[in-house]
Amino acid sequence: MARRTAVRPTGAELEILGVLWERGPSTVRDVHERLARDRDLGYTTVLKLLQIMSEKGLVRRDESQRAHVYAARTPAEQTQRQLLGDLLERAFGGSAALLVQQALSSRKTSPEEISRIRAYLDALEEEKK
Amino acid sequence: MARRTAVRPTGAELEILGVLWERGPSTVRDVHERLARDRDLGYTTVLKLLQIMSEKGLVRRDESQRAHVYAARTPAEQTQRQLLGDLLERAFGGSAALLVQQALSSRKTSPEEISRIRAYLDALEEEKK
DNA sequence: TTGCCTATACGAAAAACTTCGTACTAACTT
DNA sequence: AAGTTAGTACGAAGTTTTTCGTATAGGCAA
Repeated sequence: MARRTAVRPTGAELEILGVLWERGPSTVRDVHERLARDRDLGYTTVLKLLQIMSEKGLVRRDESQRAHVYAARTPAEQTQRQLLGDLLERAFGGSAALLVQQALSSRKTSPEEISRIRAYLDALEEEKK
Repeated sequence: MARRTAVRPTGAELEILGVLWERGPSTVRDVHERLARDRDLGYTTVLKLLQIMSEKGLVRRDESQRAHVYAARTPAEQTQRQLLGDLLERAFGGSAALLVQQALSSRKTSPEEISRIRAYLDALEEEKK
């Protein structure tokens, strides 16, 4: 029986998922090295977190090698959508337009990004027809 | 001395802010009634949270009435931008276009919303000139 | 004035999240 | 074979967040 509500990664877990999405399947060492570049963090902390994430089903673990290899179980896009959906509900009262507007105003968006977004809107409307 | 990093509302706090943004200044009872519609939650839990938020500076408290009246201290837009900025960094590697795209694909977006977004893009580009 | 209703205050338990130390083990090295 | 290195397992402390029970007190109605 599948879980009713998807497992939401916590902050630290999301950080780790970020590394896995970026690097692909990685060992604890890989992940630790990457994160330790930015902040102070013990090796076993990362290990423990990955073990927990494995239990929760956030990552898949390949134990065939001595150093286990972990991989994100769900693609970045899916998790991103989920987190956004959460935020949309919790902070934007469900209005996607409002969210998008805030997202765009919060930082200088390059012309390239703007046209990419336009293209996407076109595609969306096309689809609707 | 102002705080270096803005106070980020936690999950439950955000939920309360949502109510305050929607309803405007409210009593504990008001907030509790609204939240209890969706989930099981004690009255004193909301009270305590509001007291904490008051200490943190997330809400302003008017004690002139017997039932204190709480109001969000920062407008929705500002907090929304902050949370989005966080999410952008933490889950989207900083790409606003990607975030927007995911936001739009996560749910059916009405034609009205789409045109509102287009209008906003236009305004953005106009501004750039 | 007595009692009830509706508030706030506050401590503290409970739950969730983060962090790390220590123990143990397999695999190399010498 | 013994020592060293690089890994996992796991308990548990530390922290933050969430939740609520109990104590009090003001205001109002009988």
